[in-house]
Amino acid sequence: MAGFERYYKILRLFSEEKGLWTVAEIAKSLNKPTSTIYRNVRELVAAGFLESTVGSHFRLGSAIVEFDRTNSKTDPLIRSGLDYLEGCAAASPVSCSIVLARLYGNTVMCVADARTEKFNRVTSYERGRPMPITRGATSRAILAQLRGRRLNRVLQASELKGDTEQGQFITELKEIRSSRMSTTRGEVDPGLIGCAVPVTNKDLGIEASLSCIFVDDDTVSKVTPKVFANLWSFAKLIENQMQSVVDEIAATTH
Amino acid sequence: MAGFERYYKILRLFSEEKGLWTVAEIAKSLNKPTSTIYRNVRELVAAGFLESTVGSHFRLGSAIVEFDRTNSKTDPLIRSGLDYLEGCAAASPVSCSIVLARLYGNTVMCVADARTEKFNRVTSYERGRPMPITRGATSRAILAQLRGRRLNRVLQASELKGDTEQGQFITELKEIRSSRMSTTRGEVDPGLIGCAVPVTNKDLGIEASLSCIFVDDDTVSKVTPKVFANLWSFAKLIENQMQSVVDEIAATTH
DNA sequence: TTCGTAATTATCATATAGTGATAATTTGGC
DNA sequence: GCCAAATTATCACTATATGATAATTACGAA
Repeated sequence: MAGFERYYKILRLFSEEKGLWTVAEIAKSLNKPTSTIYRNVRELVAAGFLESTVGSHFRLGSAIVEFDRTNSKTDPLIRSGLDYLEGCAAASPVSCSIVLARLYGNTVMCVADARTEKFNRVTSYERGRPMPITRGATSRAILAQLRGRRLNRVLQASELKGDTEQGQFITELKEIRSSRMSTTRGEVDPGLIGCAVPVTNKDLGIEASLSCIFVDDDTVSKVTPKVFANLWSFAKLIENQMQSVVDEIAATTH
Repeated sequence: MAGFERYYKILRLFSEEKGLWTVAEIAKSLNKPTSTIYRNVRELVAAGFLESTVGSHFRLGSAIVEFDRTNSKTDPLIRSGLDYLEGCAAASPVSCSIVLARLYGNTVMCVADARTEKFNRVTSYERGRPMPITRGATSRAILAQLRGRRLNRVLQASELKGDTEQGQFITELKEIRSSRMSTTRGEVDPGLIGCAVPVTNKDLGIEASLSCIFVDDDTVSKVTPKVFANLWSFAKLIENQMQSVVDEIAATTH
């Protein structure tokens, strides 16, 4: 184990399911002596990435909250989301959750969201939660923007095994690409519909999507066109704002 | 430079003011050769803590968002905040921002917040933003819980120089400690009042405060008692929920 | 409070892995 | 398809992480 990886592997152990670890547990899990782990944990505590707590346990530290703020203030996609998502939810023709998600490694992750006041369903696309890339409108609207070896790499890492299955999926993606819209019913959360449109900025290397998630009832066929109209208009706003960031950078560099 | 520190120093360069860095800039800032920084940056990119973007710049990466979610799901204080802060704002007798803040090194940092719908003032206590520890009701309600060398260490690092100044401040803190309430007017943000009450859990080593920040007008003297009543009742709820976490841990350990 | 166990830190010889100057390669803008 | 800048690879040299062990500290139970 070397470099940043050794710290990263420790941090990665802390999860929603198991948020508390003792040094002994970490050492056992990583096959390392406790003396080494003590040293590494101490460094992470000093930096605020870990904190010690009751019963000689450790948990994630508040430095993460601080970095999350800096990231939210400086990431063009998140900034756009914070500026527009409330408005997008307010303008939505249906009570819903609005999700701004992006490609994150071989997963898709929501980085900003908003919901109408009345919408109280639990949804899988929570901010910061990596989701499988082949399921749901949110993910497909992102995947549809990828091509060539980039797409292949992601698909290889996915749950889609076999060329036939992947071939059929790629055909679906092409349709999404040309229509700029993706819809799935109950594929991620039962009883919920997802509608998503792509959000891109080539210069920034951002492949993202803007989604509207709402309850699947008999008004769906009537409301869906309005949902997409709303998503398209806000996707455009978000893309424009991201482009203005690119222009700023270009101005600073010269 | 050694251990986690070398990565930490790189990450720390990324701020709200300067969120984009080239390898050359980092190398210059840290007095290191570019070849070394390239290697370190590559590791951070591989882990998702940094991302490359336009113009050979780098910015903070989305792994931070993922860790922030895990932290929010597992930190007892933040969890309590997410569960109760909306309700606290809704029950507030005045349009306001509700802030749950904690001690973070030698600073105070908001880790969760909520605001009433109409309250649209910009406030300094944003989630994830470290604030100086000697100013504002939010900070003082936390400081008032500290004693002995713990308090001294924090005060030494503060802007309060000189024993007289510190002595006077400590007297103030004692009053806050006994009354369990702290109020400041315009000390952090002009035209705004802050009311704060302590939130503690000894077992978890958490020193925090719950604050209500609202506009300073001529209704203040009438509304303040109700503000504190509201804060105290929710502080109690939050403390109870944190204690239940301690009990859970104790149950698991035995 | 004292005791005793577990948790944490310190020590140090050894081996490993980071360093940095340089060269090779890739990338991206005219 | 060219050139300059960005990025990666190479490698001898050290600095530093490692891990077994010992020393210290913290903490819960009598």
